[in-house]
Amino acid sequence: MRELSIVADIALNHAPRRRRAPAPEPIIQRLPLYLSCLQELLAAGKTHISSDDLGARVGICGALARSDLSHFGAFGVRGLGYEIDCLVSALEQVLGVNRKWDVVLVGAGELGCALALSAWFQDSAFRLSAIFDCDPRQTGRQVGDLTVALTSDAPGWVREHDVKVAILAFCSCDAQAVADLLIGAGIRIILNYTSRVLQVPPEVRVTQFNPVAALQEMVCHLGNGSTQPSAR
Amino acid sequence: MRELSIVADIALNHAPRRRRAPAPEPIIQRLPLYLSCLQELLAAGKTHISSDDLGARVGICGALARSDLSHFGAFGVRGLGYEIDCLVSALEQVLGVNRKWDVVLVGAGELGCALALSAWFQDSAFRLSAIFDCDPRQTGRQVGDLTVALTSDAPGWVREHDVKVAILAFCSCDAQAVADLLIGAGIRIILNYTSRVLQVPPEVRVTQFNPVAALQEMVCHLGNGSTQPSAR
DNA sequence: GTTTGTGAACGCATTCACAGCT
DNA sequence: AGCTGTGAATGCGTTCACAAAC
Repeated sequence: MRELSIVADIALNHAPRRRRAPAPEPIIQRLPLYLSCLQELLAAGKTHISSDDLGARVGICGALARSDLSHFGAFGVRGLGYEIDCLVSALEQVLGVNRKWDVVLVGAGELGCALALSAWFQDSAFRLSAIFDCDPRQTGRQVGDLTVALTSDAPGWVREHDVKVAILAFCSCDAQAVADLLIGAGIRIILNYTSRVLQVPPEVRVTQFNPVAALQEMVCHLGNGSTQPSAR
Repeated sequence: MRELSIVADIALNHAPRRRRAPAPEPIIQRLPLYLSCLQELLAAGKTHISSDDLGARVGICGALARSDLSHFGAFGVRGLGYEIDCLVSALEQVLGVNRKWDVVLVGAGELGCALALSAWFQDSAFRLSAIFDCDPRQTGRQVGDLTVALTSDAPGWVREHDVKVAILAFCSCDAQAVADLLIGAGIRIILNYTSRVLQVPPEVRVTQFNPVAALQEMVCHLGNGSTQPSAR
Protein backbone atom coordinates (compact mmCIF):
# COMPACT_ATOMS: atom_id res chain seq x y z
CA MET A 1 0.00 0.00 0.00
CA ARG A 2 1.72 3.15 -1.11
CA GLU A 3 0.90 6.72 -0.33
CA LEU A 4 -0.95 8.49 -3.04
CA SER A 5 -0.73 12.06 -4.15
CA ILE A 6 -4.07 13.70 -4.55
CA VAL A 7 -3.55 14.64 -8.09
CA ALA A 8 -1.23 12.64 -10.11
CA ASP A 9 -2.67 9.18 -9.91
CA ILE A 10 -5.51 10.39 -12.03
CA ALA A 11 -3.49 12.50 -14.40
CA LEU A 12 -0.93 9.80 -15.06
CA ASN A 13 -1.33 6.14 -14.48
CA HIS A 14 2.10 5.32 -13.20
CA ALA A 15 3.18 5.83 -9.67
CA PRO A 16 3.68 9.41 -8.59
CA ARG A 17 4.38 9.99 -4.96
CA ARG A 18 5.68 12.50 -2.42
CA ARG A 19 4.65 15.74 -0.88
CA ARG A 20 1.02 16.47 -0.36
CA ALA A 21 1.84 19.70 1.49
CA PRO A 22 -0.45 22.61 0.61
CA ALA A 23 1.99 23.87 -2.05
CA PRO A 24 3.84 27.13 -1.47
CA GLU A 25 2.42 30.29 -2.93
CA PRO A 26 5.35 31.11 -5.24
CA ILE A 27 4.97 27.77 -6.94
CA ILE A 28 1.28 28.24 -7.51
CA GLN A 29 1.97 31.61 -9.05
CA ARG A 30 4.15 29.97 -11.67
CA LEU A 31 1.73 27.20 -12.59
CA PRO A 32 -0.37 29.32 -14.95
CA LEU A 33 2.81 30.32 -16.75
CA TYR A 34 3.86 26.72 -17.20
CA LEU A 35 0.40 25.78 -18.32
CA SER A 36 0.20 28.56 -20.83
CA CYS A 37 3.56 27.70 -22.38
CA LEU A 38 2.77 24.02 -22.48
CA GLN A 39 -0.57 24.54 -24.17
CA GLU A 40 1.16 26.57 -26.80
CA LEU A 41 3.82 23.94 -27.33
CA LEU A 42 1.16 21.28 -27.53
CA ALA A 43 -0.68 23.28 -30.16
CA ALA A 44 2.60 23.62 -32.03
CA GLY A 45 2.88 19.84 -32.14
CA LYS A 46 5.68 19.32 -29.60
CA THR A 47 5.32 16.28 -27.39
CA HIS A 48 8.20 16.53 -24.90
CA ILE A 49 10.09 19.28 -23.13
CA SER A 50 13.00 19.45 -20.71
CA SER A 51 12.92 21.36 -17.46
CA ASP A 52 15.67 23.67 -18.72
CA ASP A 53 13.68 24.56 -21.80
CA LEU A 54 10.47 25.07 -19.88
CA GLY A 55 12.28 27.16 -17.32
CA ALA A 56 13.81 29.38 -19.96
CA ARG A 57 10.37 30.02 -21.44
CA VAL A 58 9.00 31.35 -18.18
CA GLY A 59 12.20 33.09 -17.14
CA ILE A 60 13.49 30.84 -14.38
CA CYS A 61 16.19 28.18 -14.06
CA GLY A 62 15.57 24.56 -14.93
CA ALA A 63 16.14 23.28 -11.43
CA LEU A 64 13.32 25.43 -10.14
CA ALA A 65 10.92 24.16 -12.78
CA ARG A 66 11.81 20.58 -11.84
CA SER A 67 11.42 21.31 -8.18
CA ASP A 68 8.06 22.95 -8.75
CA LEU A 69 6.63 20.13 -10.79
CA SER A 70 7.91 17.48 -8.41
CA HIS A 71 5.69 18.92 -5.70
CA PHE A 72 2.74 17.36 -7.42
CA GLY A 73 4.19 14.06 -8.48
CA ALA A 74 6.83 12.57 -10.73
CA PHE A 75 5.82 13.61 -14.20
CA GLY A 76 9.14 13.50 -15.95
CA VAL A 77 11.12 10.75 -17.58
CA ARG A 78 14.84 10.85 -16.92
CA GLY A 79 16.77 11.32 -20.09
CA LEU A 80 13.71 12.44 -22.01
CA GLY A 81 12.01 15.26 -20.16
CA TYR A 82 8.30 15.79 -19.61
CA GLU A 83 5.49 14.57 -21.82
CA ILE A 84 3.60 17.73 -22.52
CA ASP A 85 0.02 16.54 -22.62
CA CYS A 86 0.40 14.62 -19.37
CA LEU A 87 1.80 17.71 -17.76
CA VAL A 88 -1.02 19.88 -19.09
CA SER A 89 -3.64 17.55 -17.63
CA ALA A 90 -1.83 17.37 -14.34
CA LEU A 91 -1.46 21.13 -14.05
CA GLU A 92 -5.08 21.70 -14.97
CA GLN A 93 -6.05 19.38 -12.20
CA VAL A 94 -3.72 20.94 -9.66
CA LEU A 95 -5.00 24.39 -10.50
CA GLY A 96 -8.58 23.19 -10.38
CA VAL A 97 -9.37 24.28 -13.92
CA ASN A 98 -10.48 20.92 -15.25
CA ARG A 99 -14.00 21.97 -14.36
CA LYS A 100 -16.09 25.05 -15.12
CA TRP A 101 -16.29 28.02 -12.77
CA ASP A 102 -19.09 30.51 -13.05
CA VAL A 103 -17.98 34.12 -12.91
CA VAL A 104 -19.93 37.31 -12.36
CA LEU A 105 -18.74 40.48 -14.01
CA VAL A 106 -19.56 43.79 -12.36
CA GLY A 107 -19.28 46.75 -14.70
CA ALA A 108 -20.64 46.95 -18.23
CA GLY A 109 -18.63 49.94 -19.39
CA GLU A 110 -15.94 49.87 -22.05
CA LEU A 111 -13.76 47.55 -20.03
CA GLY A 112 -16.48 45.21 -18.83
CA CYS A 113 -17.73 44.77 -22.36
CA ALA A 114 -14.23 44.25 -23.70
CA LEU A 115 -13.79 41.46 -21.16
CA ALA A 116 -17.18 39.94 -21.87
CA LEU A 117 -16.57 39.90 -25.60
CA SER A 118 -12.92 38.87 -25.44
CA ALA A 119 -11.54 35.51 -26.50
CA TRP A 120 -9.86 35.07 -23.11
CA PHE A 121 -12.60 33.12 -21.47
CA GLN A 122 -13.43 30.97 -24.49
CA ASP A 123 -12.06 27.51 -23.89
CA SER A 124 -11.04 28.51 -20.38
CA ALA A 125 -12.35 27.09 -17.15
CA PHE A 126 -14.20 30.33 -16.52
CA ARG A 127 -17.66 31.09 -17.83
CA LEU A 128 -19.05 34.58 -17.52
CA SER A 129 -22.53 33.84 -16.25
CA ALA A 130 -23.85 37.30 -15.50
CA ILE A 131 -23.00 40.95 -16.00
CA PHE A 132 -24.05 43.84 -13.79
CA ASP A 133 -23.87 47.62 -13.84
CA CYS A 134 -24.90 50.22 -11.32
CA ASP A 135 -26.34 52.48 -14.01
CA PRO A 136 -30.06 51.67 -14.48
CA ARG A 137 -29.88 52.90 -18.09
CA GLN A 138 -27.64 49.96 -18.91
CA THR A 139 -30.13 47.43 -17.59
CA GLY A 140 -31.43 45.06 -20.22
CA ARG A 141 -28.67 45.76 -22.72
CA GLN A 142 -27.17 42.72 -24.41
CA VAL A 143 -23.43 42.14 -24.15
CA GLY A 144 -22.54 39.04 -26.09
CA ASP A 145 -25.05 36.51 -24.82
CA LEU A 146 -25.45 38.18 -21.44
CA THR A 147 -28.04 40.73 -20.37
CA VAL A 148 -26.95 43.58 -18.12
CA ALA A 149 -28.66 43.62 -14.73
CA LEU A 150 -28.42 46.05 -11.82
CA THR A 151 -25.39 45.70 -9.56
CA SER A 152 -27.72 45.63 -6.59
CA ASP A 153 -29.04 42.31 -7.90
CA ALA A 154 -25.58 40.78 -8.01
CA PRO A 155 -25.46 39.44 -4.42
CA GLY A 156 -28.75 37.64 -4.92
CA TRP A 157 -27.52 36.01 -8.11
CA VAL A 158 -24.23 35.03 -6.49
CA ARG A 159 -26.01 33.40 -3.58
CA GLU A 160 -28.57 31.67 -5.72
CA HIS A 161 -26.08 30.21 -8.18
CA ASP A 162 -23.33 29.59 -5.63
CA VAL A 163 -20.83 31.66 -7.61
CA LYS A 164 -17.35 31.92 -6.12
CA VAL A 165 -15.57 34.16 -8.63
CA ALA A 166 -16.16 37.83 -9.42
CA ILE A 167 -14.53 40.37 -11.68
CA LEU A 168 -14.78 44.04 -10.77
CA ALA A 169 -14.48 46.25 -13.82
CA PHE A 170 -16.11 49.57 -13.09
CA CYS A 171 -14.83 53.00 -12.14
CA SER A 172 -13.38 52.80 -8.70
CA CYS A 173 -15.96 54.81 -6.75
CA ASP A 174 -17.40 52.31 -4.25
CA ALA A 175 -15.44 49.19 -5.09
CA GLN A 176 -15.02 48.27 -1.44
CA ALA A 177 -18.76 48.40 -0.81
CA VAL A 178 -19.52 46.23 -3.83
CA ALA A 179 -16.81 43.79 -2.83
CA ASP A 180 -18.19 43.56 0.70
CA LEU A 181 -21.65 42.73 -0.61
CA LEU A 182 -20.33 40.10 -2.99
CA ILE A 183 -18.18 38.52 -0.30
CA GLY A 184 -21.17 38.44 1.98
CA ALA A 185 -23.02 36.57 -0.74
CA GLY A 186 -20.31 33.94 -1.05
CA ILE A 187 -17.69 35.27 -3.46
CA ARG A 188 -14.23 33.92 -2.58
CA ILE A 189 -12.15 35.13 -5.49
CA ILE A 190 -11.99 38.64 -6.89
CA LEU A 191 -10.19 39.96 -9.91
CA ASN A 192 -10.09 43.67 -9.27
CA TYR A 193 -9.63 46.03 -12.22
CA THR A 194 -10.51 48.93 -9.97
CA SER A 195 -7.74 51.20 -8.74
CA ARG A 196 -9.04 50.85 -5.20
CA VAL A 197 -6.98 48.47 -3.02
CA LEU A 198 -9.52 46.15 -1.44
CA GLN A 199 -9.54 44.91 2.14
CA VAL A 200 -10.93 41.42 2.39
CA PRO A 201 -11.13 38.67 5.02
CA PRO A 202 -8.41 36.00 4.85
CA GLU A 203 -10.56 33.37 3.15
CA VAL A 204 -11.06 35.65 0.16
CA ARG A 205 -8.41 36.16 -2.52
CA VAL A 206 -8.00 39.34 -4.49
CA THR A 207 -5.75 40.11 -7.40
CA GLN A 208 -5.21 43.75 -8.12
CA PHE A 209 -5.33 44.24 -11.88
CA ASN A 210 -4.61 47.89 -12.27
CA PRO A 211 -2.39 48.70 -15.25
CA VAL A 212 -1.05 51.89 -13.73
CA ALA A 213 0.13 50.05 -10.62
CA ALA A 214 1.81 47.42 -12.77
CA LEU A 215 3.55 50.09 -14.82
CA GLN A 216 4.65 51.98 -11.72
CA GLU A 217 6.31 48.90 -10.35
CA MET A 218 8.23 48.29 -13.56
CA VAL A 219 9.18 51.88 -14.17
CA CYS A 220 10.78 51.92 -10.75
CA HIS A 221 13.56 49.69 -11.98
CA LEU A 222 14.16 51.97 -14.91
CA GLY A 223 14.03 55.28 -13.11
CA ASN A 224 16.59 54.53 -10.44
CA GLY A 225 18.71 52.45 -12.76
CA SER A 226 21.17 53.47 -15.43
CA THR A 227 18.82 55.56 -17.56
CA GLN A 228 18.68 58.96 -15.98
CA PRO A 229 15.11 60.20 -16.32
CA SER A 230 16.47 63.67 -16.78
CA ALA A 231 14.50 65.20 -19.59
CA ARG A 232 11.14 64.94 -21.42
CA MET B 1 29.39 65.11 6.03
CA ARG B 2 26.73 62.49 6.25
CA GLU B 3 25.75 59.91 3.72
CA LEU B 4 22.73 60.85 1.74
CA SER B 5 19.99 58.69 0.37
CA ILE B 6 19.22 59.36 -3.26
CA VAL B 7 15.63 60.08 -2.74
CA ALA B 8 14.57 61.39 0.53
CA ASP B 9 16.59 64.54 0.87
CA ILE B 10 14.46 66.01 -1.84
CA ALA B 11 11.14 64.64 -0.71
CA LEU B 12 11.58 65.70 2.88
CA ASN B 13 13.89 68.30 4.21
CA HIS B 14 15.02 66.68 7.41
CA ALA B 15 17.70 64.07 7.57
CA PRO B 16 16.88 60.71 6.08
CA ARG B 17 19.67 58.23 5.88
CA ARG B 18 20.53 54.55 5.49
CA ARG B 19 20.38 51.93 2.84
CA ARG B 20 20.89 52.89 -0.74
CA ALA B 21 20.87 49.26 -1.83
CA PRO B 22 18.94 48.67 -5.07
CA ALA B 23 15.74 47.83 -3.12
CA PRO B 24 14.47 44.24 -3.11
CA GLU B 25 11.80 43.28 -5.61
CA PRO B 26 9.10 42.37 -3.07
CA ILE B 27 9.27 45.83 -1.59
CA ILE B 28 8.94 47.50 -4.96
CA GLN B 29 5.89 45.39 -5.68
CA ARG B 30 4.20 46.80 -2.62
CA LEU B 31 4.98 50.44 -3.31
CA PRO B 32 2.12 50.96 -5.77
CA LEU B 33 -0.25 49.54 -3.18
CA TYR B 34 0.98 51.93 -0.51
CA LEU B 35 0.80 54.81 -2.95
CA SER B 36 -2.70 53.99 -4.03
CA CYS B 37 -3.98 53.78 -0.46
CA LEU B 38 -2.21 56.93 0.56
CA GLN B 39 -3.59 58.92 -2.34
CA GLU B 40 -7.04 57.81 -1.37
CA LEU B 41 -6.51 58.77 2.25
CA LEU B 42 -5.13 62.10 1.17
CA ALA B 43 -8.20 62.71 -0.96
CA ALA B 44 -10.32 61.79 2.04
CA GLY B 45 -8.61 64.52 4.05
CA LYS B 46 -6.45 62.41 6.36
CA THR B 47 -3.03 63.81 7.11
CA HIS B 48 -1.28 61.09 9.12
CA ILE B 49 -1.24 57.32 9.23
CA SER B 50 0.48 54.68 11.34
CA SER B 51 2.38 51.77 9.88
CA ASP B 52 -0.09 49.34 11.40
CA ASP B 53 -3.01 51.05 9.73
CA LEU B 54 -1.25 51.30 6.40
CA GLY B 55 -0.21 47.68 6.62
CA ALA B 56 -3.74 46.53 7.35
CA ARG B 57 -4.98 48.36 4.28
CA VAL B 58 -2.64 46.52 1.97
CA GLY B 59 -2.91 43.22 3.80
CA ILE B 60 0.45 42.99 5.56
CA CYS B 61 1.74 43.53 9.07
CA GLY B 62 2.78 46.93 10.34
CA ALA B 63 6.39 45.96 10.89
CA LEU B 64 6.77 45.12 7.24
CA ALA B 65 5.33 48.42 6.14
CA ARG B 66 7.78 50.21 8.44
CA SER B 67 10.65 48.14 7.19
CA ASP B 68 9.70 48.80 3.59
CA LEU B 69 9.45 52.54 3.98
CA SER B 70 12.66 52.77 5.96
CA HIS B 71 14.57 51.48 2.95
CA PHE B 72 14.14 54.85 1.34
CA GLY B 73 14.64 57.11 4.30
CA ALA B 74 13.13 58.02 7.63
CA PHE B 75 9.72 59.36 6.79
CA GLY B 76 7.89 58.71 10.02
CA VAL B 77 7.59 60.58 13.28
CA ARG B 78 7.70 58.38 16.37
CA GLY B 79 4.49 58.56 18.31
CA LEU B 80 2.65 60.17 15.38
CA GLY B 81 3.09 58.01 12.31
CA TYR B 82 3.68 59.12 8.75
CA GLU B 83 2.63 62.38 7.19
CA ILE B 84 0.69 61.26 4.19
CA ASP B 85 1.54 63.89 1.64
CA CYS B 86 5.25 63.61 2.36
CA LEU B 87 5.03 59.90 1.91
CA VAL B 88 3.13 60.24 -1.35
CA SER B 89 5.78 62.54 -2.77
CA ALA B 90 8.55 60.26 -1.62
CA LEU B 91 6.95 57.16 -3.07
CA GLU B 92 6.26 58.88 -6.35
CA GLN B 93 9.88 59.78 -6.56
CA VAL B 94 11.11 56.32 -5.62
CA LEU B 95 8.84 54.76 -8.21
CA GLY B 96 9.88 57.29 -10.79
CA VAL B 97 6.36 58.51 -11.45
CA ASN B 98 6.93 62.16 -10.66
CA ARG B 99 7.54 62.64 -14.37
CA LYS B 100 5.61 61.70 -17.48
CA TRP B 101 6.26 58.48 -19.38
CA ASP B 102 5.10 58.09 -22.95
CA VAL B 103 3.40 54.79 -23.66
CA VAL B 104 2.56 53.08 -26.93
CA LEU B 105 -0.51 50.91 -27.09
CA VAL B 106 -0.57 48.05 -29.60
CA GLY B 107 -4.05 46.78 -30.37
CA ALA B 108 -7.10 48.90 -31.12
CA GLY B 109 -9.72 46.24 -30.56
CA GLU B 110 -12.30 46.25 -27.77
CA LEU B 111 -9.65 46.02 -25.11
CA GLY B 112 -7.20 48.49 -26.59
CA CYS B 113 -9.96 51.05 -26.94
CA ALA B 114 -11.22 50.40 -23.43
CA LEU B 115 -7.72 51.11 -22.14
CA ALA B 116 -7.27 54.18 -24.30
CA LEU B 117 -10.58 55.65 -23.18
CA SER B 118 -10.32 54.61 -19.55
CA ALA B 119 -9.77 56.94 -16.63
CA TRP B 120 -6.78 54.92 -15.45
CA PHE B 121 -4.13 56.94 -17.19
CA GLN B 122 -5.66 60.33 -16.48
CA ASP B 123 -3.62 62.00 -13.76
CA SER B 124 -1.13 59.14 -13.87
CA ALA B 125 2.49 59.33 -14.85
CA PHE B 126 1.69 57.50 -18.07
CA ARG B 127 0.52 59.18 -21.23
CA LEU B 128 -0.74 57.09 -24.11
CA SER B 129 1.06 58.71 -26.99
CA ALA B 130 0.20 56.40 -29.88
CA ILE B 131 -2.06 53.50 -30.73
CA PHE B 132 -1.39 50.80 -33.33
CA ASP B 133 -3.27 47.91 -34.89
CA CYS B 134 -2.20 45.29 -37.40
CA ASP B 135 -5.48 45.53 -39.28
CA PRO B 136 -5.13 48.14 -42.07
CA ARG B 137 -8.88 48.79 -41.95
CA GLN B 138 -8.43 50.31 -38.51
CA THR B 139 -5.83 52.77 -39.73
CA GLY B 140 -6.85 56.38 -39.36
CA ARG B 141 -9.64 55.70 -36.90
CA GLN B 142 -9.83 58.04 -33.93
CA VAL B 143 -9.69 56.57 -30.42
CA GLY B 144 -10.01 59.36 -27.92
CA ASP B 145 -7.44 61.86 -29.13
CA LEU B 146 -5.23 59.27 -30.78
CA THR B 147 -5.27 58.08 -34.37
CA VAL B 148 -4.76 54.40 -35.08
CA ALA B 149 -1.65 53.59 -37.11
CA LEU B 150 -0.28 50.31 -38.46
CA THR B 151 1.55 48.10 -35.99
CA SER B 152 4.43 47.89 -38.45
CA ASP B 153 4.97 51.60 -37.88
CA ALA B 154 5.27 51.15 -34.12
CA PRO B 155 9.03 50.43 -33.93
CA GLY B 156 9.78 53.58 -35.91
CA TRP B 157 7.64 55.69 -33.61
CA VAL B 158 9.20 54.12 -30.53
CA ARG B 159 12.71 54.83 -31.77
CA GLU B 160 11.91 58.34 -32.89
CA HIS B 161 10.19 59.39 -29.66
CA ASP B 162 12.44 57.37 -27.37
CA VAL B 163 9.48 55.53 -25.82
CA LYS B 164 10.31 53.00 -23.13
CA VAL B 165 6.89 51.64 -22.23
CA ALA B 166 4.50 49.53 -24.32
CA ILE B 167 1.14 47.90 -23.72
CA LEU B 168 0.23 44.85 -25.79
CA ALA B 169 -3.52 44.45 -26.07
CA PHE B 170 -4.29 42.40 -29.15
CA CYS B 171 -5.23 38.79 -29.75
CA SER B 172 -2.25 36.68 -28.92
CA CYS B 173 -1.23 35.49 -32.40
CA ASP B 174 2.27 36.89 -32.84
CA ALA B 175 2.80 38.68 -29.58
CA GLN B 176 6.39 37.49 -29.34
CA ALA B 177 7.26 38.87 -32.76
CA VAL B 178 5.72 42.25 -31.97
CA ALA B 179 7.49 42.32 -28.62
CA ASP B 180 10.83 41.53 -30.26
CA LEU B 181 10.42 44.39 -32.71
CA LEU B 182 9.46 46.84 -29.98
CA ILE B 183 12.35 45.77 -27.77
CA GLY B 184 14.68 46.18 -30.72
CA ALA B 185 13.38 49.71 -31.04
CA GLY B 186 14.08 50.56 -27.41
CA ILE B 187 11.07 49.43 -25.37
CA ARG B 188 12.14 48.40 -21.86
CA ILE B 189 8.82 47.83 -20.15
CA ILE B 190 5.90 45.77 -21.45
CA LEU B 191 2.46 45.32 -20.02
CA ASN B 192 1.24 42.19 -21.74
CA TYR B 193 -2.51 41.59 -22.00
CA THR B 194 -1.80 38.80 -24.43
CA SER B 195 -2.11 35.22 -23.23
CA ARG B 196 1.29 34.47 -24.75
CA VAL B 197 4.12 34.25 -22.17
CA LEU B 198 6.86 36.47 -23.54
CA GLN B 199 10.57 35.73 -23.54
CA VAL B 200 12.59 38.90 -23.17
CA PRO B 201 16.21 39.84 -22.47
CA PRO B 202 17.06 40.61 -18.84
CA GLU B 203 17.05 44.38 -19.23
CA VAL B 204 13.40 44.31 -20.29
CA ARG B 205 10.55 43.91 -17.81
CA VAL B 206 7.25 42.24 -18.63
CA THR B 207 4.13 41.94 -16.59
CA GLN B 208 1.71 39.29 -17.70
CA PHE B 209 -1.77 40.71 -17.45
CA ASN B 210 -3.94 37.82 -18.44
CA PRO B 211 -7.15 37.53 -16.42
CA VAL B 212 -7.47 33.80 -16.96
CA ALA B 213 -4.00 33.18 -15.56
CA ALA B 214 -4.80 35.34 -12.55
CA LEU B 215 -8.03 33.46 -11.94
CA GLN B 216 -6.33 30.09 -12.33
CA GLU B 217 -3.84 30.98 -9.67
CA MET B 218 -6.54 32.00 -7.23
CA VAL B 219 -8.89 29.15 -7.97
CA CYS B 220 -6.10 26.76 -7.11
CA HIS B 221 -6.38 27.67 -3.46
CA LEU B 222 -10.09 27.04 -3.55
CA GLY B 223 -10.09 23.80 -5.49
CA ASN B 224 -7.66 21.90 -3.34
CA GLY B 225 -8.88 23.48 -0.16
CA SER B 226 -11.97 22.76 1.89
CA THR B 227 -14.55 23.33 -0.82
CA GLN B 228 -14.78 20.10 -2.76
CA PRO B 229 -15.32 21.02 -6.38
CA SER B 230 -17.51 17.97 -6.70
CA ALA B 231 -20.53 19.00 -8.66
CA ARG B 232 -21.76 21.64 -11.14
C1' DG C 1 1.43 56.13 25.94
C1' DT C 2 2.13 55.75 21.15
C1' DT C 3 4.72 54.69 17.17
C1' DT C 4 8.93 54.57 14.54
C1' DG C 5 13.53 52.52 13.08
C1' DT C 6 16.35 48.51 13.27
C1' DG C 7 19.25 44.57 14.52
C1' DA C 8 18.57 39.67 15.46
C1' DA C 9 16.00 35.44 14.80
C1' DC C 10 13.36 32.83 12.03
C1' DG C 11 11.45 30.56 8.11
C1' DC C 12 11.21 29.70 3.48
C1' DA C 13 12.26 29.75 -1.50
C1' DT C 14 15.92 29.08 -4.74
C1' DT C 15 20.07 27.19 -6.19
C1' DC C 16 23.49 23.64 -6.18
C1' DA C 17 25.14 19.23 -6.94
C1' DC C 18 24.68 14.57 -7.69
C1' DA C 19 22.68 9.96 -7.47
C1' DG C 20 19.67 7.31 -10.27
C1' DC C 21 16.93 6.17 -14.20
C1' DT C 22 16.31 5.78 -19.46
C1' DA D 1 24.90 10.71 -22.81
C1' DG D 2 20.89 13.23 -21.15
C1' DC D 3 17.70 14.61 -17.84
C1' DT D 4 14.92 14.02 -13.71
C1' DG D 5 14.17 13.94 -8.62
C1' DT D 6 15.90 15.47 -4.31
C1' DG D 7 18.61 16.40 -0.12
C1' DA D 8 21.90 20.00 1.40
C1' DA D 9 23.37 24.62 1.31
C1' DT D 10 22.63 29.18 0.47
C1' DG D 11 20.50 33.52 0.41
C1' DC D 12 16.84 36.49 1.35
C1' DG D 13 12.45 38.35 3.01
C1' DT D 14 9.53 38.64 7.02
C1' DT D 15 8.63 38.75 11.73
C1' DC D 16 9.96 39.76 16.40
C1' DA D 17 11.21 42.62 19.99
C1' DC D 18 12.92 46.64 21.88
C1' DA D 19 15.39 51.01 22.35
C1' DA D 20 14.75 55.74 21.02
C1' DA D 21 11.78 59.64 19.92
C1' DC D 22 7.76 62.32 20.30
